[in-house]
Amino acid sequence: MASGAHEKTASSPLTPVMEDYLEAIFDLDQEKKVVRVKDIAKRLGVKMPTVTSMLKNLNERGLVNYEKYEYVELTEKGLGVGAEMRRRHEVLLEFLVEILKIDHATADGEACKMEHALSMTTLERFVEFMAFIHRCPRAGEDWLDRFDQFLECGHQPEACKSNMASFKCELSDRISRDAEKE
Amino acid sequence: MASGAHEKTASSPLTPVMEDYLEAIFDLDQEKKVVRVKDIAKRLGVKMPTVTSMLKNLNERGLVNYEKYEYVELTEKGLGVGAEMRRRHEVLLEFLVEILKIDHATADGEACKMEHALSMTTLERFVEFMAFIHRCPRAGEDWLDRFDQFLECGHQPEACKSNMASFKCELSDRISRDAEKE
DNA sequence: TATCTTTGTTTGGAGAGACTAACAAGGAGC
DNA sequence: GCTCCTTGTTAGTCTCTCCAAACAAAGATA
Repeated sequence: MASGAHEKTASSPLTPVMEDYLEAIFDLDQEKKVVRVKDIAKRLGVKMPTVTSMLKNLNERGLVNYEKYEYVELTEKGLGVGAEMRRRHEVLLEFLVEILKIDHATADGEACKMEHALSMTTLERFVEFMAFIHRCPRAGEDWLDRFDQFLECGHQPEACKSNMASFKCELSDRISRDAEKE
Repeated sequence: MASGAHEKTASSPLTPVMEDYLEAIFDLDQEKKVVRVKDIAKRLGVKMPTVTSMLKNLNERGLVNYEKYEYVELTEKGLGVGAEMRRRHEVLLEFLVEILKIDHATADGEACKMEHALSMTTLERFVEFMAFIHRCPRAGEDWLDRFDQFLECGHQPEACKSNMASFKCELSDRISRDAEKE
């Protein structure tokens, strides 16, 4: 133990990628009780050498305790970040699945990207929004059913599609390719 | 005109950064009628040499027409992407400002990151969601007022804050630093 | 103990996106 | 025409995240 004397590169803010690693480690720690390089690599869709070098980096920043060939542990600091990323992920996933009715797999991937884009305030606002929808008398569970119905019948999503034609060729490649990784 | 014979690197999907450049050029084109390297740089919070090299890249991909020292023009393809990014930006901004009541400046920055994270389906779902909120009899404008009230009085956001303590030191740096750029 | 397989590390390198410093064009003003 | 300032480009570098190839340790199995 003793998250001790290193903290060399405590400077410069964390990148989104670092946050992803910490979230992955946090998850694996709960699921498996020993965290292996191989498992981190698999979860993030990355090769093992990439993980090794990131672990060195996170170690220098005092976010994980990492010694060659040994199991990875989050420090207190790293655990704070990992847990927060997890929380963000869950909030956003819930919103995408329950409110917007996105399928779970897609929503999971998109939550993973959104979680780096939002400020604390906005994230909290999402939380409050979900609470409101579930708890407010006139906007409670039956409100969700109503939105369901709306999705199924009440509109024509044909407009705007000419605009999208050229865009789709360019963009949907990337989005689906990114999705495969997760 | 004639979006012609180049299209060298039409391969490999667009990166989020490229999408940002195309959106910026799209905007400037509407605002100013001549698009200058300097203005793109300013809008994206980047230096001019960075813009020059990206323009070469986008030119090879057939997304802009670009000749040294001359004004930048979007090709048809580039215009499609630019317009779509603009649309995404507006949809998300509207959601963040009108529903989640985020202040405009923050929302603008966050929309800019979110717009790369979402699939076409999810984006469309956001559009439908906004339409529902505005049009459905029982979830119309007064529903928004109700959420407003909810935000002001009905809950205690004190929980979860211990978790955030260590996280904030690490993370809020990056988020506010990123925000300064925009 | 010797060997084989799995796991992890090192090394070297690639590509995206950014920067600084130095140089080049284009337009004012005289 | 000749300076000067703004704008744009080139060249060289840096950091981040990733990879493949080669090597090294740990663990299983005979």
